[in-house]
Amino acid sequence: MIRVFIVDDHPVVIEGIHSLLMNEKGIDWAGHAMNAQSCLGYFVNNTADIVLMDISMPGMDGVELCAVMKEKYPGVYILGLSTFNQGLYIKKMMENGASGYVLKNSSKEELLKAIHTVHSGGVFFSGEVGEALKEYQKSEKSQLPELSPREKEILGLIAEGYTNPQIAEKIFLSSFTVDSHRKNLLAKLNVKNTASLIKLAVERKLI
Amino acid sequence: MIRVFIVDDHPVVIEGIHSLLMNEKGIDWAGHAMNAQSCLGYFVNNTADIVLMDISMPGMDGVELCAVMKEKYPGVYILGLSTFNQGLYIKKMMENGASGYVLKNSSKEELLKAIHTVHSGGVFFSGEVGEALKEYQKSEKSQLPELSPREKEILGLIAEGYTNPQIAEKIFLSSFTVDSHRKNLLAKLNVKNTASLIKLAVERKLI
DNA sequence: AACACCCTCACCCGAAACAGTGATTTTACC
DNA sequence: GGTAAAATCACTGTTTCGGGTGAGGGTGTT
Repeated sequence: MIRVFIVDDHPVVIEGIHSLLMNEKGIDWAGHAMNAQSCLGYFVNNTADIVLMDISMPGMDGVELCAVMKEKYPGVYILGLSTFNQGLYIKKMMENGASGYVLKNSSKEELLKAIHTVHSGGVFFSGEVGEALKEYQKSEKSQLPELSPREKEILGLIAEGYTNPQIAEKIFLSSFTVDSHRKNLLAKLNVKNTASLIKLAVERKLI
Repeated sequence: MIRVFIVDDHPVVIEGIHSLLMNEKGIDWAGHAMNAQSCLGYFVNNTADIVLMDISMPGMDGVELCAVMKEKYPGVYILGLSTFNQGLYIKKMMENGASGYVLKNSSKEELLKAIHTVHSGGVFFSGEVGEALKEYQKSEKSQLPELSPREKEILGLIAEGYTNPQIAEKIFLSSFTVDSHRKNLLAKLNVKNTASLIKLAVERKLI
């Protein structure tokens, strides 16, 4: 039996999912909470295998609650739950330890698939959510200006900790030239110094 | 019908998976390749919905092939395939656009689940692989020395592009002090300069 | 009391980064 | 063949970084 707990501030959603799952074999309805506090309260004396967690709630939101839950009860799998298709929040929840994400308008079949996948240690995204994630990552990248091959190469070397003279020696250039490329990188990516340059580059996977 | 193609340099594996899938309804056996080159050759004139891809192959390995395939045929979903449970490679394949990862000793059911999940745009990990990924990320973090609260704070400000004097003004310290913390960060994390410091910090999610 | 850390501040000095400006050559494309 | 972008090199400054070293106060632990 997989014990499922749900946290959502919308009674309609709780009822809807409850009625979807109540007669399902292998699924045990552990209970529900309507905010982060009562969810944490429940887990003091009880437990569950999977928590379906709304992303937007009054007070502490899903992203934070997810982090707290995973910190206290790492064995509990968390499935994000949302009406919207927000790549940014999905990403944040995944970084905070969620095991996947389903839309509230998912079919019964999809919901069950998500629960079983996550329960067996897997990761699940609703199809459309997967798309949203990709879209999000794409738009993130496409806002950046194109870097020339040489610039990318030098950016990589800077990130590895080489100085201008070292890079110059490594790829047979004048250190003046390397410095020019470096300045162009700062200008193109609109950052002030090496620190923010590398931060941007790693986050956007330019290197 | 989901057209499945497999790339693996072990004939036994190809045969094994073929016999598992050959009589499965909804699955169409597109063919196989035993190295990266012939896989790319196949896709010049043919296509498939899902490619099961071995990670370790002579010549170009799965990680590289995955990147090339996703570049040329972004619509083709790629499922990593391995006998081992190597978090590092799993991570790399995911970064290169794979949609999931299954172990070669997976049951027929798990394999089918993986194929269907991925085909509908989802992400799938074999249970044990999911664990390996978590283990890997955990061990990655635990190897790092602990940073003091002050050091973390200053690390964050450096990453945002502030200089020592700016940080000093911002948090009411002497710029000498900020510089001390900065030097301690370099020493503790064993990096040579700001560039590699920030790269490490972002990659390991210290900020 | 001794010890280990953290946080704070200070100075010297050489190396590196950053700003500004300008120039020539190579390459690719129309 | 013109033109745009990339790549190359050069010089002059100022600022920041990074290595080394040392010191004093606070806190918590053994």
